Amino acid sequence: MSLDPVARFRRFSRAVTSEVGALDSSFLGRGRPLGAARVLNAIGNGHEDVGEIRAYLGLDSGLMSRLLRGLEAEGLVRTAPHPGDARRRVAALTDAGRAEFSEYETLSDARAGALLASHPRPEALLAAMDLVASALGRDRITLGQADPRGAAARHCLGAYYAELARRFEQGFDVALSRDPEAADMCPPRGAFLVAMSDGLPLGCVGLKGNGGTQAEVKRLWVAPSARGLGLARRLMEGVEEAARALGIDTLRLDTNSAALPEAARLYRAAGWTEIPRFNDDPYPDLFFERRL
Amino acid sequence: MSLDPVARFRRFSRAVTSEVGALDSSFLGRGRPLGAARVLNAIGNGHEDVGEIRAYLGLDSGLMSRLLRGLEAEGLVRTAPHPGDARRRVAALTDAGRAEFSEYETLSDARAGALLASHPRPEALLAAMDLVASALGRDRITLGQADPRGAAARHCLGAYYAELARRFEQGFDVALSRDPEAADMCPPRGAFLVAMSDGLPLGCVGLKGNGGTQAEVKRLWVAPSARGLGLARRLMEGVEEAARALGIDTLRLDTNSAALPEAARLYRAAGWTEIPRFNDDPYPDLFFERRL
DNA sequence: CATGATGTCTGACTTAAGTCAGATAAATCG
DNA sequence: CGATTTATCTGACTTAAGTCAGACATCATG
Repeated sequence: MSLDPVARFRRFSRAVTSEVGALDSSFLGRGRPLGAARVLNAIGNGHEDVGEIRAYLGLDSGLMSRLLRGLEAEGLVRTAPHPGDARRRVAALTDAGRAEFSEYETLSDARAGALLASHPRPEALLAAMDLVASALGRDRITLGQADPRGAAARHCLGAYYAELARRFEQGFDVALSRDPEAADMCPPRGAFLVAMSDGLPLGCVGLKGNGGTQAEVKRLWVAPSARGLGLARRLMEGVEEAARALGIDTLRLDTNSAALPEAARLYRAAGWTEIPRFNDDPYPDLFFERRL
Repeated sequence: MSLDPVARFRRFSRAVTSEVGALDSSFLGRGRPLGAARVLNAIGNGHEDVGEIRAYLGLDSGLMSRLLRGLEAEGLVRTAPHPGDARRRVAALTDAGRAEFSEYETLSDARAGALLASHPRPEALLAAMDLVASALGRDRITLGQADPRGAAARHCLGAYYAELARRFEQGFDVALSRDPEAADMCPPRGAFLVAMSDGLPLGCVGLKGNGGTQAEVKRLWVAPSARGLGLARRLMEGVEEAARALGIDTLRLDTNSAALPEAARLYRAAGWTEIPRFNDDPYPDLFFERRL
């Protein structure tokens, strides 16, 4: 009944190859070779360090240098030595460069917008794209500390609360749970980690400290499109490392066995030991501890 | 809460671009430029006519000619004049060419297999890929007559029956419905149309004739991943055209208002008029007619 | 059968992309 | 400090890809 998975994969490949090709040729419409356009877009997207851009685009250093020179000759880019390390260089867009960059943005936005607008279920299409992108880019997911009040963190936390509200039969009210103060999840007391993939937040975890050697792990969440890729485990390893760096030697956490069964399994598999209840929150019924 | 759709689209773009790039470079590992590899693969995938390959790959005639010559020099391809039109040429793989082609197949199968095997929900990933591929390739979906007993038709009909079984509360048994004989859905009595996208069947419709000027439309089905793209309408237009070509002037069909509400909407919108019951099948409760 | 259209081929180009071997300057480390 | 490593730059290449004009044979049509 179901068709050969590899045939389906191939069809997908062909479809996106020609889409990517179409986008590339629309980029060529601006009269600049693709290589140069890619560098310009990388800079516009916030990559500054020349070496970083090279790694991101996979370019040879000679080629990179020439492309940059061409963009400088066009007056779109300015380069300068890196403030802290004069071997390196950083690139920035000039006003003309920013204008040109936004033309490229307009081109790809128009493509994206047209495709999404013409689809009967844009949200389903986007969800499918997220899933595919996470599967393809799983080893390009990076973990980093972030401000728990920043945009990426707020997105994760919002999705986390929404999911809890769905999973708990009686709903979920942040106010009822002891919502950790943001300051307790920032250095030097604690930390907040966000997993990012190409600018999109895919997961988070918070470490709520009190200045002492004990801290609590809170708000572990992974985006539905990225589940099963081992991201929760990476986040937990990351938060343990952050705790060690802060001089913390004991971690605790709480969870709910019925609403979040996969979480309890993860903690047990990662070597956490169950302990008696240590708070009076209404939601959790399972409590864990781990010594570092 | 939900992130900028365009940012999500871009992330998808970047992920597949680098995946496509990785596949391309793995193809380069066989010591042949990509262009030549693409031509070899096109021939291996059943494209024979040189002009057709050129259109499929979007190549200039000069370039195409040179690439073919290179493959001939390698002993992988043999070309010959087209039997019916000596201006055209057809290309075929030699034994060595077939061996080389299957090496390429192995490479891309391995990539696809590794990705699917490493994913926690391969079926969900494939479904997402199907959805994206259909959305991207909507104007590359082609309609064509097919044998209702062939592989593509059987796949569609199997999915169709399975879906009916899910939608009808009491299930669905093909034997209870008047399953049209395959011969009635083949020329000269009738027709069977299949919508294909890059080798994958995405929808079908049957025209069951009896040798007279009246015929019945049966088995209209569209793959879930391709719904909303106007494919059902195209199939209905195609079946009407096929009917006209067979000298048929009146079409009838039956459907079920509760289990298949979108079908009834489609027929009404396409100008069909409701008529009294004309058979005693247990499943349908709505009957339509249309004069051509 | 003459005419124009079609499909392929050839040769002469251009451009983009990428490679490689140094040169240079700054940072790092013992 | 001197030796080594790192990051970028330059010049001299190669290769792939694509363009263009014209040649040639064949087909379709009046």
